[in-house]
Amino acid sequence: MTQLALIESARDFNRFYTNFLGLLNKAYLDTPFTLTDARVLFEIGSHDGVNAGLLARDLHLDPAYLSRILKRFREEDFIETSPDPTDQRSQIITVTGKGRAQFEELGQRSNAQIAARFDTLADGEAQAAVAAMRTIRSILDPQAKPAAAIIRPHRAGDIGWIVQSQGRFYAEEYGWDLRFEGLVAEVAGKFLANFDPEMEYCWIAERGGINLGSVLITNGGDGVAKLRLLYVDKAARGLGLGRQLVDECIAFSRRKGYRQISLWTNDILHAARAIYQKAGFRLVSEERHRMFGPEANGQTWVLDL
Amino acid sequence: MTQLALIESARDFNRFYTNFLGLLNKAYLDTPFTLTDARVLFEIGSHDGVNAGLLARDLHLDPAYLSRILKRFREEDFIETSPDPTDQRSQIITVTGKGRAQFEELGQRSNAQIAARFDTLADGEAQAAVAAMRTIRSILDPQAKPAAAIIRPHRAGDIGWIVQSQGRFYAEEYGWDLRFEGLVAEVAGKFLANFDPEMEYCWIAERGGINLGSVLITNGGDGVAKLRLLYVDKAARGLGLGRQLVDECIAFSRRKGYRQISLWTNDILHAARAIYQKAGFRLVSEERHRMFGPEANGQTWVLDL
DNA sequence: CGCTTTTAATTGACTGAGTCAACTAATTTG
DNA sequence: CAAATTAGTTGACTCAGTCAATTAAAAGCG
Repeated sequence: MTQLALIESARDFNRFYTNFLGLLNKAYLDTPFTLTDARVLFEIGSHDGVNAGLLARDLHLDPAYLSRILKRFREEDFIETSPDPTDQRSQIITVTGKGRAQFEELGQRSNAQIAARFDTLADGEAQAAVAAMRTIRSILDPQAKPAAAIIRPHRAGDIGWIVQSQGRFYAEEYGWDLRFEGLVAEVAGKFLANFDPEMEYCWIAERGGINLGSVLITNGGDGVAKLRLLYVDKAARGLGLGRQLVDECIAFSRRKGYRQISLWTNDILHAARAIYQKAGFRLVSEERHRMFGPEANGQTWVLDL
Repeated sequence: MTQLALIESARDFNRFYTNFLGLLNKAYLDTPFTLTDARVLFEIGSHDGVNAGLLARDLHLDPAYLSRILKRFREEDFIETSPDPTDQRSQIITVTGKGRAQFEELGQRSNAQIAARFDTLADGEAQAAVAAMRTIRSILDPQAKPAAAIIRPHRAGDIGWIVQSQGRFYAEEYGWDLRFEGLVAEVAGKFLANFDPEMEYCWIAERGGINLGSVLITNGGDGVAKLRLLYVDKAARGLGLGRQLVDECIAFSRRKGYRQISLWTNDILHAARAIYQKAGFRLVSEERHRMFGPEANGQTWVLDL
């Protein structure tokens, strides 16, 4: 559950933007089009050759309603429809010259409306607003998420991110208290303070500048590599990132001549456990503890390299 | 005239967000309210005592239409109206208990809707989206009263946030290496691990669910409180948050019977230095160091309570 | 293959959200 | 103090949007 203050902020913005869009959409007032008409015409104009079903789904319109709009457009000679040769039920929609003219006219109007608003802004403000819009879109639009997750070494801020995300996650999910976050911070802090680039490493999984996961290898001495702080954000589960991170650890440890990897985890973390098992780790010891409030089952796993 | 590409991007976002809001507003589907009803009820609920004219202007509604909505609300016993004593034409609108219950119910629904969407996002993504929303709003909404920043005690994730934001900031701004972030993590980790709620405290400055600043007081022994990790995010400088955080520290330390506050900082941090000076701290020692890469001037300041 | 089920698009039959103009009553203007 | 303006209400209407039923093609299935 996301924190309430964030949600309230988002709602607040939505109210504001509902209003704002309402104003912008007055642009259609002195045209023969409603907002919905305009949306449909725009969608057809920019994706020539769509069919009605797709249109209805994309714009979340009632098929019956859409059908009537299209009928009107056909009568007005804005569009033409022809049955899809591969599916005779489906109609392929194309814009006529007249329709395209209308489409462009609407675009002009819409642009003018926004330009008028933007022209009242200081230099750079419009840029900043549009950049922010892109940010929102890339996050909220499921179709606009082509950015692939990458795995890279840590840099400034990443260790803090690890502390923050783990601290928050275990508190929310398992009710662990802040001592856990404290432990993570100490472990992570020591890692940085005594960082030995020859024998230690930190991997961060990231997508579009947003961190999604992490893991690190520290030198436990005696030829033992310690795998620590494996974490994958809830938004990125099921992409195989956890597995990839662990694989990086194993490959690195082999390369560096460690003879064993050891790790400490808790039995409630089923997904992590599955990854370790699959990678060949074996459970060597287990003990109940209440280090962070609720009772938990600490486990030590090792992998001989 | 703003450049076309910017405008097109904004339009693109508007189309996307029109769609997005359309989906969110399905939340009202199984209530007796339309979106407009909900907007009106919300506006009344959060600005008790408005009049119809103001409402119509703020929400850009037809006065006739609004009048009918209000009539219905009056009949349903959600609101009461009484003539404004200073202008007998005008009606002052107040919510009844029943109305307030509805208002809160709608709020819940709306929150749940957004929470559901946010729960599919990475932690940082939701934050980034809301931050971007705030950016847009502050630019496009002329009367955007930026949500007030609050100062609150720390909770899960906050200590990690401190590490992250300081680590990133000092690296970007002053080129300090990761040992600095390591030090912060260790300090912060120890604070949590050995937290003494009687004599220690952490303050977080937050606005709309987004952290903006922090400071903590740890027990240095011998009646000395240590002020550590004062930080205010770039986005919130100049609001007096730094001063407020330090004031909290001083008041807390007095209350708890400390005889002195001591802190360690670096001379390049001019804004912080000004705050300390103004609060009555005095510089007691200074030494050059290269703890984090570039040469820097460490300073110790104390305040006798 | 034939039978049922699903899917694309359309049509019939409504309804109620939102608009526009006219009106009352209080207030402001000149 | 008459004329103009403003706050709010009511009458009359329309058309955007909904829901259920229908047709026809395609897909699923034993």
